[in-house]
Amino acid sequence: MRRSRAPLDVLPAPEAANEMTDRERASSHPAAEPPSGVRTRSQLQRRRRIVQAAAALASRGGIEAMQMRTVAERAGVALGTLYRYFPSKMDLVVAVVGEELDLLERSIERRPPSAPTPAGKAADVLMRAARGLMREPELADALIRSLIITEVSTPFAERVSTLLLRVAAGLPREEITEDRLALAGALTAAWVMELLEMLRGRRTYEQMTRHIELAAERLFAGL
Amino acid sequence: MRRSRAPLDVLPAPEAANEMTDRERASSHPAAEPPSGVRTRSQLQRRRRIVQAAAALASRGGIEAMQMRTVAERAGVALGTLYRYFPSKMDLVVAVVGEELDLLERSIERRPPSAPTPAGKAADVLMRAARGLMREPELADALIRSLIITEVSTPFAERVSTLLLRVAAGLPREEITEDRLALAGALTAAWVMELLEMLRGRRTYEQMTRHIELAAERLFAGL
DNA sequence: CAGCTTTCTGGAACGTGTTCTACTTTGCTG
DNA sequence: CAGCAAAGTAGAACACGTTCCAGAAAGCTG
Repeated sequence: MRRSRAPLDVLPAPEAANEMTDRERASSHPAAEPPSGVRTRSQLQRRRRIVQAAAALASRGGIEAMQMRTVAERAGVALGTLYRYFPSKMDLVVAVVGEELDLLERSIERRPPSAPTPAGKAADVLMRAARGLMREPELADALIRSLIITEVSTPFAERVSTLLLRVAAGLPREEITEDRLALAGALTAAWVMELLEMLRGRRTYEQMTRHIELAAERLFAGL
Repeated sequence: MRRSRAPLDVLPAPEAANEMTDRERASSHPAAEPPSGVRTRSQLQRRRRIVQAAAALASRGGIEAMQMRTVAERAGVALGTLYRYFPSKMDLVVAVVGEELDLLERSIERRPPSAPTPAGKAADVLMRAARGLMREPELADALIRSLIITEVSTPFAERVSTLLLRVAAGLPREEITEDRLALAGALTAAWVMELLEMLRGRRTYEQMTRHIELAAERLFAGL
């Protein structure tokens, strides 16, 4: 019986750069809930230290190495505090993934895909992300599986799909229709599965590339 | 450190249709494949009781209700025995899913999809499966997530993909190429994700149907 | 049937995620 | 500054998957 409550924030939102700012009187509400923005600088730092420690641990030994006690210790906080920031291990994983995604988005911005067609661009983006993830296979595996499993709200797939539509198909946000999102979602889903297969050693990089290109060609044709 | 060893069988093989009816003396077929095949009648029954108990428990309360101790108790075996049959909870889940898949395959055989195009047929099959799974949402959710996560060998996606190619595209096994499998795999992946979204209440049945049809049309065009 | 091996059993024990408790520290706010 | 609630701390405790163990039961095999 562990529901995912978020006393501080926890959301994987790309609002990482959220410097502590204002704050309202504590009284205001009897324990409102999730939102409640970050409070002090030290809390921001604590949060950062935690996520950092978690990522570091996970990048060796995967998720099993990322034990809550160890993370707490390494981040220099008490176990209870860790749980105040991240009500479950999954929430922590989600936060780590969020940062990875930020990284990817920035990387894409810096160097947009060069392929001529939308399909080509999409495959390009996805395979670049795959390469990035494969640099830390343990972490990647753990993260992806965790994400799929979690009940914690994770706009992961949607974030990737939207990214694809924007950067590969060159669609401005307004032109992202449900149908298009569905197609991009299918491609994202295929990508995730292929990635998992590769991580499990059941796909070579070449196979995965081919499969993604094949699917992208069909799903992104005419976009 | 828990490796998945299978002392008896454990494979999600489609050999489920074993009615407890007649059971030839253990000898009959030397039960080839996995390590030591199933042995005696009582072992078969034990295995069946376990899977049954597991499925029953999981269909209420999902996977969390399917606790190893409870399963063991309910199946009338000792915990140690349960672990002899299924070296990990995941193996048990895989077995349960295997049975569900058998059910689906039989259902498809009984009443093949009627749509005219391969794409239509594929969507038909997938949505039928979805409806079936949605009858036990807790179970479905738990099973799917577990399957994706598991390291236990799970030809789940491949099984579904192959089924699609055979029944929707009418391809005999020999004509199932890697490229075709990749396309079917993409559709399967999209289906799985949509299913998860629906189970989480983030999709309506209608949305999912549309998305799957959309993806199927493109991925199965010209098959 | 005796002797051996394999399987089962009940139950203890271990590891790790999660929760709880009692206490201290921090950061206000009147 | 005194008071107070929120946030943090150390550490025990709990839950459940998993492992181990010693002994009983079941199956062979000679």
